[in-house]
Parts: sequence; C-alpha cells; structure tokens
Amino acid sequence: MTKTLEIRDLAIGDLARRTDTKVQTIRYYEEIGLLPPPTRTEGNQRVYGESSLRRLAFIRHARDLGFSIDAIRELLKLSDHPDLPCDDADGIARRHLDEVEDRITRLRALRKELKRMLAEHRDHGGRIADCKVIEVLSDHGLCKHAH
Amino acid sequence: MTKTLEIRDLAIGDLARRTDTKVQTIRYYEEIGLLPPPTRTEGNQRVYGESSLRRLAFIRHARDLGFSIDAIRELLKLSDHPDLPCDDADGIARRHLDEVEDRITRLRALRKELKRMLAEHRDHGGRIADCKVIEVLSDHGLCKHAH
DNA sequence: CTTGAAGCTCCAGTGGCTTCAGGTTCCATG
DNA sequence: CATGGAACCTGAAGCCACTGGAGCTTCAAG
Repeated sequence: MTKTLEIRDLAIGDLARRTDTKVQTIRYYEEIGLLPPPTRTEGNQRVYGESSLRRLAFIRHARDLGFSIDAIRELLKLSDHPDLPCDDADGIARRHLDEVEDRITRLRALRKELKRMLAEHRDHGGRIADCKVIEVLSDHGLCKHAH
Repeated sequence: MTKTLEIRDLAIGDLARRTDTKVQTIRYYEEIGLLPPPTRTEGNQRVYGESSLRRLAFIRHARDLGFSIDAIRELLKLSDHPDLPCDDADGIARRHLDEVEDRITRLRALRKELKRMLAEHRDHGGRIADCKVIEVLSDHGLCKHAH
C-alpha cells in the first residue's frame, strides 16, 4: 500500500520529454481543448501535474494507434464523465471496442506475414522468395466496409 | 485448384468502391508514387486490374492502422523487390515487426479496459463506476521511447 | 443523338501538427 | 546582483495527407 509519490510542477518541456511530444503539440492540444489549460506561474508559464501527464500519454498512444482526435475526445469523455447517461457511454465504448478488435485482427495478420518473411529469409540464406505483405493486408475479408 | 478468375478493367470509381477510398485519394496516391500510373482508355480514363486493387487495399489497411506513407512505401518495397539485398529487407521487416508487436500490445490493453467497462456497466445497471481508459493507455511501460 | 453519371485536370481548403519570428522569463554562474 | 543562454510565451505561416469544388470531357443507356 505504498502511495506512489505524485509528480507535480512539470514545465511544458518536462512534460514534452516524458511523453515524447513536441512542446508546440502540447500547446496545440490545449488550444483545441484536448488538454485542459494548466495553471501558470507568475511569469505566465504553464505548470502541469500528474493528471496532465497521464492524459497526454494516453492521447499520444491513441494517436499513434491511428485514432482520430474526435475518437480520442470521445474516449476521454468516458473518463471525464463517469456518470454519463448509460446509453452514451455504452455506445461509445462498444463502438471503439469493435474498432480495436478489428485493428488487432489486421495487425496479427501483418505480424504473421512479417515473421514468415524473416523466417524464410534465414532459411534460404538471404533472399525473400515471395513477399506476401500485400496479400495479407489486402484481404477483403478484413475490410470494415466490404461485403 | 480452381484458378480464381482475375478482376480486370476496373474504372477508378469501381476501385474506389471496392476499397472504400475516395476517387481523389486514388489519384493522389498515383501522384505521390504509391500506386503506379495505370493504363488509360482512348478517352484518357484510368483502367485498373487486380494488382492495383490489392495494392490499394493494402495501403488503406496500413494507413488505417496508423502507418505513415513512408512506412508503407518501405513495406511495398519488400513486395516490389523480392530480390532486395538481404540486409535491407531484413531490417525493414524486423523494424516493422517490432512496431506491429508494440501496437498489438497497446491495443490489447485498451480492449481489455473497454471490455471491463462494458461488463461493469451491465452489472451495475447503467453506470460506469470508474473509467480507466486513460490509465490503461498512459502506462509508461508501453512507451516506445520511455525508460 | 441526347442526357446524366462518371471521368479528367487543376487548385483551394482542412486536420493535425510543425516551424518560424520576435519577444519574455528563468536560473546558474561570474 | 548582473547577465547570458536555455526554455518559455504568442501569433502566424507552412506541411502532409487527403478532400472538395470548378469547369470541362467521355461514356453508355435510352
């Protein structure tokens, strides 16, 4: 039950380093309302705490995984309003769960193919006989909007 | 051993529909060299075959999964040049495999959390008691560039 | 031979940053 | 306590990966 000591009073640059984000990107996220405006010092400089760090880390991971800003806004809404009317929250979570499942499936297929290529490569001493990356991710069965 | 009958002579609109892509996006991909310029009709209209269909479907899936155009260019290079010097191909494949593994890990974490939320939601009759989507994807251990 | 859908090129606009310019604040060192 | 360089500030322009619109041509069903 050791209470993790809180991280506080991070300058924008510290936050940037810890989340592998550009300083300007942080200011941009504030501008578009993804990050709440933090408190400022006397000299008007932004000061962040742990919650900003977590929130920003989440945003970066989600962006990196291909979620749009709007999708992220929705996911954050789940966090920000735990007492959201149930249908909304349920709908948002369910919709994103489907999308996540879908992405995992496609990434698995790509992973399998990349592994196969590396393995064959070793076996055949330096040549990729037949690369099927395209086949594997062009599979129509995996298309969201196909039928 | 039934030979799949080849799809040929698709107009740009057909290709767009089959890959859930905008017509303009297809032309844009041609412009930046992701798709080879197809043959044209007498009247100067683009005509595509099966390989374009596969290639474009691949590109779309990869973009959707958050790969950059440059990463996709590299993956396509594996397909386009099966006789690539081994170190190049191996490096490309290995690098992207690592990235793919990483993405799968993070998506799994997010999936787990979304599932948990939906389950608790059902149990508690309409309220999301504590939403941890942020915690789950802000985990520092999952950061590519953290240490 | 008409007519309307779909194609063509060129160019401007958008989302999500990124870079630049021209300043102000902070703080380690002399 | 003065100072100089790193880090901060705002505001605006630029860039990538599309997206949409204008104005025109081609195609194919009737």
